[in-house]
Amino acid sequence: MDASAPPTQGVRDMTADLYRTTRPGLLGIGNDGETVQVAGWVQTRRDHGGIVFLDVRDATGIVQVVVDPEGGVATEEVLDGLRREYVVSVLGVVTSRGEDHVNPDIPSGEIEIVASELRVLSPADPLPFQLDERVDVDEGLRLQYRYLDLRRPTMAANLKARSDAIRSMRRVLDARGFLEVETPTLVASTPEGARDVLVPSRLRQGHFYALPQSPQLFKQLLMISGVDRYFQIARCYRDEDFRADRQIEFTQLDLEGAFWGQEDVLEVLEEVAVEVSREVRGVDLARPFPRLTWQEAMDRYGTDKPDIRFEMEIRDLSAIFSATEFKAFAGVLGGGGTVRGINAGAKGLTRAGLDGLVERATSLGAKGLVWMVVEEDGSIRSPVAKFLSDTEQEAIKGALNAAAGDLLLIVADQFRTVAKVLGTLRLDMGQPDGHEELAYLFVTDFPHFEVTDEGNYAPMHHPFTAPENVDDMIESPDTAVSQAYDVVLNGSELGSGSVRIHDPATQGKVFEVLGITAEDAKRRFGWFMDALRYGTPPHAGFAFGIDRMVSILQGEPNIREVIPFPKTQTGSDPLTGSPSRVADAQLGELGVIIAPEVLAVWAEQEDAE
RNA sequence: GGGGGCGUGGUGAAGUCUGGAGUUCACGCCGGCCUGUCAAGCCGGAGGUCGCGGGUUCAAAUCCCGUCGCUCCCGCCA
Repeated sequence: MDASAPPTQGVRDMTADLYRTTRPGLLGIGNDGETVQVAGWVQTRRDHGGIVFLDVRDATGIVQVVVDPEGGVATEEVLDGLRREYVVSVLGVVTSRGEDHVNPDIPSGEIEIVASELRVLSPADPLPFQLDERVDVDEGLRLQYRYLDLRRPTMAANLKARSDAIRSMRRVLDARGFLEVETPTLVASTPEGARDVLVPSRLRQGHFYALPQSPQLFKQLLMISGVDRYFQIARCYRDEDFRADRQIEFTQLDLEGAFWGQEDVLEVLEEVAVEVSREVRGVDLARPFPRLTWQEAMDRYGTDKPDIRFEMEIRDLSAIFSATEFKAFAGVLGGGGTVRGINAGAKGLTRAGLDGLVERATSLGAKGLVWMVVEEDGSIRSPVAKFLSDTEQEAIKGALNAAAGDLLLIVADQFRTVAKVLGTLRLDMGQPDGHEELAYLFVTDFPHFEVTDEGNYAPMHHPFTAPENVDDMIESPDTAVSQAYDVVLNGSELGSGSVRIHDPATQGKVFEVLGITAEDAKRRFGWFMDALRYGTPPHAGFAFGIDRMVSILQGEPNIREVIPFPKTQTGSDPLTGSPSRVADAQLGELGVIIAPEVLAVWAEQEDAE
């Protein structure tokens, strides 16, 4: 039965192979008088002893069905047994409710179906939790019965939003002549980056596939293959610890274009973001999106993914303390550090609340946090006030634009620490709760490398990112800038991209800076280096995190709400029981044995049970 | 690897700090009444290993230790 089929006139008897002629959500006052058949779930039953009302729900909506005993159609046995979530098919006449009985809360509220026949297609046990929105059910239970959870209107809406988002992505890219190409999900492991999800090979025992962290190298190969513009809705896998916005598997809109530079990519990204936001949220976003360089973002917001829906910007106060008597600040400045602060506004925090902020700052890596409260008379109340001259106090208030009641938070440390601490405190103190407003932002000019704990250089984006300037990159890797960029929405990194290296010599030099020997590079990426040698067009691209984007557009606090069947924080699926142990025979075929210490743990657990 | 929060009839919460009878509230479930409801209403009823294990105590949902599960964060996430 197809949703667009018109209501069939003159149906008189239900037949076993006909479930419906129309849908609850399609019915309105215009259908008054039509004989229709609908099928769906019994959402509620309001039994008045004689007359019974049923709300019948399907994916399109809800319609009220009236069963009147005078009608004499549904047997008492059938009606008595009807419970929530039974699946039924109802034959009846669409009837105007009359003004007194209209329900304005549902689209079909002006009409109801007066049932002449009712058939139970499938009974339902009492549910393990209620489907209405009045309680927050434990998420483990929701995941165990996800098929019930997804019946809830918000979850159904999230599924639809995700579908709508992906459809508009396809529409935009299709209109621009992109080719949708699939790349393998069983690929070679690359030890760079995140931990790989590994899959043992049966035909080559002791060898492993990896699931792709992204289709990065394949899409670059497609550029070399002559594909002009590529995209893919790509499932990606990274085996790192879970967060509200991170799952072991996630979905990206992956795209790449030949003969492209940064501006070409950003233009398409903007169009995609605008169209998706229009489709899902019905908003028209202002273009162009704001842009910040990485350095500006770090200076003003303390993070490379600033939430620019609110101000509370970080100010550099170092100059104020250039000759300070306050030893803590003087020491930091003498050691090449910086002193910066934010004005958190009038918070009215208690002493305990302020102490909590200090604790928070310390846990983020700061050696301390200086708080100041501006009193009504303009004086500063702070544990360190006595160490600061009047001039310094006045200068602080000036720099932070402080008014009476304002709470000022100041951190002195190396730049990265100051940025992290103040950036986080800024979010703690000011970030809006929901996602009513959408603030997209491009962050550009990322550093090419970051220094690892071991003192080596690691790529900030990935090793195939083109440097702004090759000589700079080689001579001063600490400060070299890359042609990488991010899209940020409301303080979340939606995705990142870059102009790629298309010249094997440059690629080799990047590997050199990364400390990858020519021999190593050849062994690990030789096949890719070879490909670069056969005529590679300059190219650039990007990857959008679809889960994050849809979750923010839907105002959801985590991406699990927009993933139909997500994993828990410990990587398990309560519904199917994955990951699970497998039979010894399966392991044998793969040449895999379970380590003795793991077997020992299993034995202990079994004893405990 | 580390830190925080949560775990109480089917569901959600209160009770835990300050130990004293499985107590309470809302929803659901079962039964009854009820012919115009809109998450119907009214009356009645059933339903519990207080996640699990150990300890302290005359006495543990409550205090202590361990453990499991869920969750948020730091680390990690090219």
